[in-house]
Amino acid sequence: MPDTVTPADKAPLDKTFESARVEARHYQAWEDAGAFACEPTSDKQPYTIIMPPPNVTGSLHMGHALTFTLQDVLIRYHRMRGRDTLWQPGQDHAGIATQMVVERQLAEQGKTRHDLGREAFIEKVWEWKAESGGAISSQLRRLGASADWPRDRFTLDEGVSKAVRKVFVDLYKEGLIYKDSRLVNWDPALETAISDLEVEQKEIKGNLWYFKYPVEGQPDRFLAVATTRPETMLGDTAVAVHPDDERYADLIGKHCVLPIVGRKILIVGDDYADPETGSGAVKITPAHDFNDFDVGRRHNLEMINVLDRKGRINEHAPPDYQGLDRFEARKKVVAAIEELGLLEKIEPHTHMVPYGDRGGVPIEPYLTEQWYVDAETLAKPAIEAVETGRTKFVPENWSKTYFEWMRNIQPWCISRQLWWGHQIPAWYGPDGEIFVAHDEDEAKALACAHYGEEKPLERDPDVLDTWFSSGLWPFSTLGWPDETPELKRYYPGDVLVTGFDIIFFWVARMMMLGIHFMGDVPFRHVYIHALVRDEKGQKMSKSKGNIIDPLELIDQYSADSLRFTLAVMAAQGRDIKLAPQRVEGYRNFGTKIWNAARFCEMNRCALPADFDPEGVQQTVNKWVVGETARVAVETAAGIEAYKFNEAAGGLYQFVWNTFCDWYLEFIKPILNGDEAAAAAETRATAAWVLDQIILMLHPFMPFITEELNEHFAFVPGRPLITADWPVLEGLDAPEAKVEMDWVVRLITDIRAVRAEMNVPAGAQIPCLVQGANVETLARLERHAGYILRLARLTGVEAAAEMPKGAVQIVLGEATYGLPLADVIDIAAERGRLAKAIEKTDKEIDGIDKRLSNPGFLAKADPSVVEETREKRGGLAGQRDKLAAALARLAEM
RNA sequence: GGGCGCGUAGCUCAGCGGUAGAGCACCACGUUCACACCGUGGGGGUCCGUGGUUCGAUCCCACGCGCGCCCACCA
Repeated sequence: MPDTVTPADKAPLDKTFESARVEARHYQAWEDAGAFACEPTSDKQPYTIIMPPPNVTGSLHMGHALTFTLQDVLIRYHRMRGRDTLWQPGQDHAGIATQMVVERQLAEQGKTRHDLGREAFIEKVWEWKAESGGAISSQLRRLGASADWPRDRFTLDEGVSKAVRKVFVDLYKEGLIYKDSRLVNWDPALETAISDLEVEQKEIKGNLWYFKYPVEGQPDRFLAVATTRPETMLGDTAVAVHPDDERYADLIGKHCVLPIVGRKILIVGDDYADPETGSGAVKITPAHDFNDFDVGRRHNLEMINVLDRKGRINEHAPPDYQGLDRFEARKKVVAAIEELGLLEKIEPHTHMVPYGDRGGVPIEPYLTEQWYVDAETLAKPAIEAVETGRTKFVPENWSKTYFEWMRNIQPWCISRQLWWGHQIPAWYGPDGEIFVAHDEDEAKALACAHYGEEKPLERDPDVLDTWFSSGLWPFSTLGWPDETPELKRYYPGDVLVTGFDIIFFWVARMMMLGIHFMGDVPFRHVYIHALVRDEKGQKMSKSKGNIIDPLELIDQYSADSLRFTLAVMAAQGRDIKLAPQRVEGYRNFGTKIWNAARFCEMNRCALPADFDPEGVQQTVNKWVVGETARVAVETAAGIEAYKFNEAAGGLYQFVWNTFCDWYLEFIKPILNGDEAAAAAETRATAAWVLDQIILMLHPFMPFITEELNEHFAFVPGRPLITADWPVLEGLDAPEAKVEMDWVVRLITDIRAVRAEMNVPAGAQIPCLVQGANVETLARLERHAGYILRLARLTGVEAAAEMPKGAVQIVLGEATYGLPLADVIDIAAERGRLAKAIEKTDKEIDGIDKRLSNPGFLAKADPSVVEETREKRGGLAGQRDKLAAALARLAEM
């Protein structure tokens, strides 16, 4: 076998791996080479991941680091498997979040967006985006994300916007988008409607105020009602009691006089009133409470809106209250009621208060006209797609969450009273007639046809919920509605990788819209990953100050370390508690690989072009080749099953234990020995294994592996990123494995005894073997090189009788003795052997119990019974030898 | 009120029908010609509790206890 050597003109590997120095260079080289680009015209099978578009305001946090690491692992792996990979990147305009950022800047100058006007404001936001937006894409590059950057999309791009308009128009025409006047969740801070999902329930310690409403025409008779929001009483238009509640039966149909306001309000009988709760009577404010709204509809009650857009009391309330903030009004109402002697009591009351997740203030149910999507209709096929397995959740359990929500889905409010976003493509005629169209010209034409003449039109000022455009992402990014080759090729995607927190927001919407417009699901798998928490298991948040910045970890420990840490901790169904110390640990793993590589280099390990791993002769080489093949299969299986922890963990163990701790140690004597052929084969094998490690680790640790690939060039001119993933078949070497496992065991046992007997680590001692069979003697002979070196022995010699004063080890049929007469502590040795016997006895007892159980013999699998018998035989033999060893000791 | 998940070595977690594993931490030893970001060895566990299914349970089932999370309109 030719003995290739690292070219002499090449400087050897640095003593340590300096990640910072190479990361940017390799990334640049990949990008320059177009290595991340999809190949729409190739004949490869496509593999697609649509990247969940981070907010344009975002900067890389740990959750991003996790999700994008896992996606990159999948992409890099499949790229190496010869797939035409598309990782479609993009960013989300994030309506509310982005608008808030710019509004905050304006506020610093004492201005509001209204001072600028819509057009100027939007221009300002675009300016902001150009300057500060999109920081995340350079941060993703630092993480090593191999996305197809030239295909980068923004949700407000013209192409995507065109898709948004078309979807709106089509759904409108189909009757699946409509305008409706009903209660919405209104955010008084942002002055916009928000969807149910954007409401966060917070537990608040408040009060329950009990008011007495005088019954009309019956002095001294009152109806007691309770409320957590006293100010809403200004909009009360009824009091409800249960129709079967005898206490109030005579009052149904009569009226109360609403205190402060003086309005006559109806007393209605309605099931909604629970006789068991409070007084059994409940005030009804149809315009400011979801339940009351329904009651109001049932009884045709007047709906009086008493709030304005900012949450202040409006002109429908008595003059004293007008213009007051809702919380000011609350105090004033309570004071007034008390003054009127109508305040029955105040109870402290802890309850859930809805907050806007962006605005951060309590939302108000508010009566407005908004645009809605008929989600119930769209949900049906989306539910079915998961039921029939066309889209599968991983872990499967999340489909329950999905079903739960989809089966109870509410109309989706898609209009927002914001400026930043896709303006709704609806125009209004002078009489309020609605013209939904792709553009203004079309709207004008429609209006003209409708009115028979040209009329001035006004466009709907509202914009669409950000998730509306996100919901189209799997096909809008591929060119839809145009029939592009990319659309045809890369839809549906293979997998969506995301967190559980946006199953409703996003996954559900993509499913609904994807199926509706593309006729097929948007992705085959939905892999739901964990949440990254801090080391104490707390959610990371700015307010807790426990945020770990992934970029800092990259600076400190390298991108590879962070990636590997996240991957190895990404077990399904469990959150990741991340301690920076863990990243340090996996940085050490990188260093370990580096040093192993240096060892190979120093020993002139190189990969001959014609190297055939199947043809190796040395047992140790057969063994390591077989182990490499095994880990290659396991790693691939792990990645394909989204068990990243198993894939990465298996590699970790293989590299550190099998390759570094054992294989490299085994081969040292061979490399320095005088058998040239064996040495040459071993050098080649070591290089080959190192090369497989570089390949297999690449999806997880792209930078260090690229550096090593470039340095060694085991396969000259091979770009690692598109190299073939190791598919290693027919390399199993069961016999070599049995043999090497035995060697490992013998060395480990001898080392343990040495340590226990306090034999100086450096001391070389002889070893005697007694009772060994021919095979064992042959093995000892064959592997003497490793055994002597790693167990620090001067030699192993067969002996008919074990001499007195030897520390004895039982392994298989043989007993090994280390003659340590002068250092041996008889008592300690006796204790050690006795303990070993005790342990064996205990195990034998357990097995006997099983074997003497008729049920076990009758019902257990015969192979299990057979195994158990064999195990007992082995243990019994071991026990006898240990007993013999103890007996010999007694003679001393 | 519904739903989901978790409780295994000091810590973080694998395992998920044949009486327990890893990493980190800890202790001892070690300047062996890749690596102290290292090597070798070691200690450490009623696998939350109680029942049940089974020849056999950490693993399956039921209940309980404790801890998370999600959804939900109780005045």
